[in-house]
Amino acid sequence: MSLVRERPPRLGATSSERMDRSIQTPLREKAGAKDIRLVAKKARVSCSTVSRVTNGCASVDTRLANRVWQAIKETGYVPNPQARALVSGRSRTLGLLISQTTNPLFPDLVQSFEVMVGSADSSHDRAECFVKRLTQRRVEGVAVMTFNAESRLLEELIDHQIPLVTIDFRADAPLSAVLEIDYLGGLTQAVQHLAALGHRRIAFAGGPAQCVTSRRRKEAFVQAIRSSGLSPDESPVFEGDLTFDGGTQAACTFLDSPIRPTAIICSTDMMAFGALRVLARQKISVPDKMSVVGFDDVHHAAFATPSLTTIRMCRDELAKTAFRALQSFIGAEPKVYRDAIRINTSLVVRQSTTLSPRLRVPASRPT
Amino acid sequence: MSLVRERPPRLGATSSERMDRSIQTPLREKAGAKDIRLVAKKARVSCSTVSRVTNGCASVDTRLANRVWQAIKETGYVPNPQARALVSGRSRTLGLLISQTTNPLFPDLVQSFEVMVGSADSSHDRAECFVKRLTQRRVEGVAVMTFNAESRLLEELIDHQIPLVTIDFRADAPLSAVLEIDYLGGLTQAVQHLAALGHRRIAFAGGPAQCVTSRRRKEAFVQAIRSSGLSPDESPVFEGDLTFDGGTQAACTFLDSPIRPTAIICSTDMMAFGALRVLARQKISVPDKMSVVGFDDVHHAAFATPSLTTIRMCRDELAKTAFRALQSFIGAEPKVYRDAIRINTSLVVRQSTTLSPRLRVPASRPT
DNA sequence: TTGTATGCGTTATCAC
DNA sequence: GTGATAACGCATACAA
Repeated sequence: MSLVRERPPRLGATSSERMDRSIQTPLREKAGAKDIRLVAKKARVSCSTVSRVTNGCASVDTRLANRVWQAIKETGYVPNPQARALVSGRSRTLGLLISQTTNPLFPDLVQSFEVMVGSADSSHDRAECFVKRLTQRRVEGVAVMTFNAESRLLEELIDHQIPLVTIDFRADAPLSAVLEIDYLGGLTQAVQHLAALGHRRIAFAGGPAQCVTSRRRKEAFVQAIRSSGLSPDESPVFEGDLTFDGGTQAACTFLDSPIRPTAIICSTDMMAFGALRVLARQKISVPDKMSVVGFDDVHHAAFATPSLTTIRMCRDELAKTAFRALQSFIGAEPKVYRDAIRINTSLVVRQSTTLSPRLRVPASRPT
Repeated sequence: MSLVRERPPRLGATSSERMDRSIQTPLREKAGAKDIRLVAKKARVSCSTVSRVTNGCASVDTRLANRVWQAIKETGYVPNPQARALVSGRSRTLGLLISQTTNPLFPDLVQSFEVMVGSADSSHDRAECFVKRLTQRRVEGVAVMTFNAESRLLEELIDHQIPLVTIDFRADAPLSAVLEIDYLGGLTQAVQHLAALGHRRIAFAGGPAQCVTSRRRKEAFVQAIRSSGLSPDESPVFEGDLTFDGGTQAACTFLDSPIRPTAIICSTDMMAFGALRVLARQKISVPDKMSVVGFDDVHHAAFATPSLTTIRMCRDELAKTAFRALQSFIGAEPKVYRDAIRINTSLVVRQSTTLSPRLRVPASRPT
């Protein structure tokens, strides 16, 4: 006995008084326990079997399984996620990092998984703090749904081998995937739409060059102009920021230029709203005197006046795809997913675009 | 021995082979464990002490505590929330139920608590499902931040004695609080603002009467009109729904009426956007020919053209207050909080309101 | 004040 | 296929 008592944790239980205590206290018989044991007792099986049933283990006798389900129904038993997480090491929780302007409600995606939401672009400190909490909570994956993600911010997640899905930008991590948005598709549609309406001078209000997303959108614009047979020389590009103010600045610049464009494509809907403001101030009616195209199709685009023709990047698809990718990562062996996942974009035509004024000058141009 | 082996769960451990196993496997020495034991060992104290330190228990010797903090720093130890939750029965998670149109990002509020977000008004089934998950996850409180909550939906939460904070509507539950929004304050400001600008006929675009919030807003409007010395008879009230379409319908109705109002106050910003659309279509310039006031101050209100004068209900304050209330509930004994918590509203003047046209007819009214 | 031992509710591992 | 039991990581009643 002395040998035994030297160290080990549980064997000391053989001492008599402890034995007594553990016998005198049934303990298990707590009032509204509703735990796995209660179900097991009611179904006359072991806890293991109940666990197997709730986890859909195939190798359970059908009759037993039925008994278990019955007992579960009777008791109203619901597995305790905390205990499950503790013993299995699986939190069944995903992280979601978004930028404030994005609508983060992707309830469809949260089926068997919960989601922790955090905003990125308010304060960097807070974002960092959020990332810390994500790892603490042992999330099984994080969807980084922001367009200005910094890889530095994600280091912590990468260190913990947490699967990552990013947009436009590849995280240097095993178990990560990129959603590569096909900006060219939507922008080509937009340019061709405008060209078909007779626009020749189409301006582009872009974002800061150091932002991957801005860069991509701008490059896609230039390419779309080329492939549509328009001249890049007649397609001025403004470089500001992606906000409302960026839009007002861009619009002012274009209006001040010697030869005004007849249409403006903006890098974001917010910029487009800024442009609309400036145009209204200067009594330049949209779309009659100037066509405006946005980008993102945010919720309000349809409700602005005039409603905004814009390039939709289906956030629903984006989110669904991101979370699908995360799910596929879970339990997978570390391996970089080389192929990016493509997300389409497409033009949504509303009221902010119409025929170029040039084609609508009434009598000046005889048939 | 036979007596012992008859039933009891753990005493069987005295049988030799098990002893052997448990001795041969130290188990505790796992690689990157980083658990409380590692810290305890490093600080040369017991797990209990570490636990006490991390939980800020006062009765710990300062020297020991320092050793523990030191060890925590060295090991990078972070308590496992799952285990903590399991043993303490506290999930440290709050629920947040919102309607889709609301911006749900309240990152400030989530300090030591996590938040599960769910949307209510898309599909009732989904909301119900979300509520179920909330109870499963054993959230310690739910902020029901939607204006169309049904008490039926909350039954499950109430049954589980989960603290609740609601808006405008009192849940029939112990441990619940109501945020009562002072609609009258903001609406009085709005009416007086318009009255001061010379408006006499002020219309109100309201929502469905069966919705508590719509009702309150309408009643507050009527009262504000009275207390401002205007005549309710000259203040037509339209009853539609709180959406964009509701706003267009209201505007059409008002424009068709024999004596048009010169200003419209809408029950929501979305309605106001709908009204703006109709007014633009009919070439009635806002604010010159018609002033428009919204309600809520949603994000886009400042970015619409013209920017929307609206009654702000500070969502930040709303959320902070709600979560503060929840925190105060936690651990409190069941007790109905009778006094509602007041939330102020206030007018934000922007570009969609100006002098009544009546006062601006140039020469018709000599000084 | 500090340490010991037990339990939280579940899954995983092994015998059977 | 099924059951007994250890382990998950922590907090806490109780003993010291």
